[in-house]
Amino acid sequence: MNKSCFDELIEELRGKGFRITTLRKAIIEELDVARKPLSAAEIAELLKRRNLEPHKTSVYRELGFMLEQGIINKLPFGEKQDRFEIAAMDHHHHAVCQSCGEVEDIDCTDDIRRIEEMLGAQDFKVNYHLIEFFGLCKNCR
Amino acid sequence: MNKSCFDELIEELRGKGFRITTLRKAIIEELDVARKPLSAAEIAELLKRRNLEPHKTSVYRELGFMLEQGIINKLPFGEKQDRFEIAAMDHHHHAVCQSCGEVEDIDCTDDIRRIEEMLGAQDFKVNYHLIEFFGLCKNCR
DNA sequence: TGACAAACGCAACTGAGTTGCATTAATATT
DNA sequence: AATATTAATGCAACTCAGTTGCGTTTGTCA
Repeated sequence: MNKSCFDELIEELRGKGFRITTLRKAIIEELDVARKPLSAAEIAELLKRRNLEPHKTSVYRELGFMLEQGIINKLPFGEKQDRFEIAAMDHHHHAVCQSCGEVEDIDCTDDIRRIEEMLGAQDFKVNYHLIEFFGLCKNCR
Repeated sequence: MNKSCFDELIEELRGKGFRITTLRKAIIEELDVARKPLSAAEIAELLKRRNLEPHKTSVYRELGFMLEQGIINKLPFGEKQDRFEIAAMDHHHHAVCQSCGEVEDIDCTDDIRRIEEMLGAQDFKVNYHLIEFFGLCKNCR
């Protein structure tokens, strides 16, 4: 399993001169602990349990800031709400159930490496990729 | 290249007892001709050029109907708007240059089949996938 | 401790997509 | 061809995730 990236991320932000606020720390920590993509609403709910009740604007602005800084990714899962995950997290891909919304991690590192090698051979330098599978999980099919 | 699926889709719907309306025909035709995923707004715009001006509700309801019937897929590209493509279309994947915007088709069918077989073995039924690579093409790197 | 700007809260807004209901029109029946 | 049936449509009003402008608070550093 992956180890925490909380401390490094905080130091990275502090090093760049950004403030380490209660909200900022709490959101990074929730994403770090959850180890799966969270929606803004889910993050707000988790923060509530720590007696933090930030305005939704602040949550969205913080997520926007973290996206700019490249420390999280926005994942389009086809739900109404966007989901976010820490970018430094081992990059894995997902199988998303269109019925119940359950997200399973999948391991296709070798297959992706093969595709990226092929692109490399064609002189295309891959910076990142977007790879998600959608369908029905074993409980919903 | 792919050939048109317009006639089969119309016959499929007629056979199931659904009405073949002007709007229904026009939307299928636009998706068929476009050969790429279109948003509801783009579809509405294309319809306008044929002097059809359906209410947006009708466009969304028609797309919802086609999704139910399984003749189109909804693709979440992480934009605000959803995109739709004809399900029977065999779709390509792309390597998108972040500098010049050039889009190359890529062939990774075998690799994707391998991943989908693995998911199938885990009782996950894949309906569709989202696979795009972003980076720098040979001219821009 | 005080100054300063980053971060925050609030209210009002935006825009994609949805719902309820009355009307229209595609098909089946006569 | 005229009529009946009901799927499909249009409209108004709504929902809800996410955004914007602006005045206030608070983390950081001198």
